[in-house]
Amino acid sequence: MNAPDTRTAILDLAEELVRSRSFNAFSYQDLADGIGIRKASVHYHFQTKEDLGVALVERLRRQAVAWASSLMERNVSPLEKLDAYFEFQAESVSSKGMICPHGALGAEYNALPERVQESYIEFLEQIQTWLTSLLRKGQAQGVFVDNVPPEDQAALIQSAIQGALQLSRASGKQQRFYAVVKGLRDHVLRPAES
Amino acid sequence: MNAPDTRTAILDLAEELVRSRSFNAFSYQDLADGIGIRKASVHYHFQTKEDLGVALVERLRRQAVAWASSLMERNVSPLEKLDAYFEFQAESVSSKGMICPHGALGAEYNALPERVQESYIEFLEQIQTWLTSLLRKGQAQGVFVDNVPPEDQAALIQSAIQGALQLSRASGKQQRFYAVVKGLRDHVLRPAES
DNA sequence: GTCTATAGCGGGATAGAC
DNA sequence: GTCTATCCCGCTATAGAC
Repeated sequence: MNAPDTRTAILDLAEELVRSRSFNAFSYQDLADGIGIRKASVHYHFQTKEDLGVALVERLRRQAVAWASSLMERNVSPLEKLDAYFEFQAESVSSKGMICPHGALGAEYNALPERVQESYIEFLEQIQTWLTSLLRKGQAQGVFVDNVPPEDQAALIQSAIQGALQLSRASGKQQRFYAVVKGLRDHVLRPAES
Repeated sequence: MNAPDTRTAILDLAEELVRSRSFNAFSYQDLADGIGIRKASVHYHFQTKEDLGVALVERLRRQAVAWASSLMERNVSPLEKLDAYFEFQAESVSSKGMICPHGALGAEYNALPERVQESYIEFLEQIQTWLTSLLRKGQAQGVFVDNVPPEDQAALIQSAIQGALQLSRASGKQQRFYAVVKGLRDHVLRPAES
């Protein structure tokens, strides 16, 4: 896991710092110290912080696509896929006070360099699109409630997950995150007919 | 509305900047420029940025309590009170790219000065407590679904509102916020018996 | 690809005059 | 209560040796 090459090590640490402290609250010095090199060497790999931000968000986007694609290939129900998404996000809860990347960047959106903003929007839309298609499938198969547009369900899920990670980190109450997941599950799950 | 005194003007502008750019992405220079005074004068009112942060969050907390109290005194249904809360948050959506204060501060929680973190937690808990008691009343009156602890409903609502403001700002799609509110409403509202 | 050294700026903060 | 002036620090970024 640890640093096949310096460039990757920088991106890994940058991701950790963004998710724990935010983009504007870490420095090249932090990266250099954490990796054991000098500031100037970090600039060799990413000339400006904007470049670094773009590279990071692009990587996040590609990883998300890859994760989602491999999940979609598995022959499991939409509900199991949704649960896999929840579990993926839940990993943040227990790790070093990190929140999800889109939550971290979303809150300081106006203070991000321009090109980072642009990459970020694409990243967001990709998650949104994937979630929507998953929910649509679930509706079509009759396991999810279908009196609501899947886009709207997706927006609720993404918003709540993002907010819940932030809330449970600050409050120190991890169960709040799980309570939210449970609520979201109930919300999309078609109630058993009686 | 505009500046009864300098101290208030500073707090007003600081709140706007926190909600649009985040706490660590504005400076005393920004405050001074926006108000038309000098940096040193800002330091006269709030010696350190930590002091300013604490004062701001304390004010937000008091305002939230006052707002909630006056709402609770009105003789309207729990649903109307919940809707009033949604409408209050919705004001952010249309104003200058601002998100709610707890969302802005929550995402950079680990990068906040210590005493600001502490004030922030109290602020959060107060909102949470108020929302919970409102939801409990709604359950007791039979207008909200009651197969879920009101604490959990409150966590979902607060998380989703906070996340939805961030999401709709970055995506530029205000309707995503309203879609989330609609979803939350459906989620707590007891379905009409058939 | 990593280093030392440094430029240049903006940040938070203080001293002391008015 | 606001000002000018200044300090010191950490930040992003670059030049140039190894």
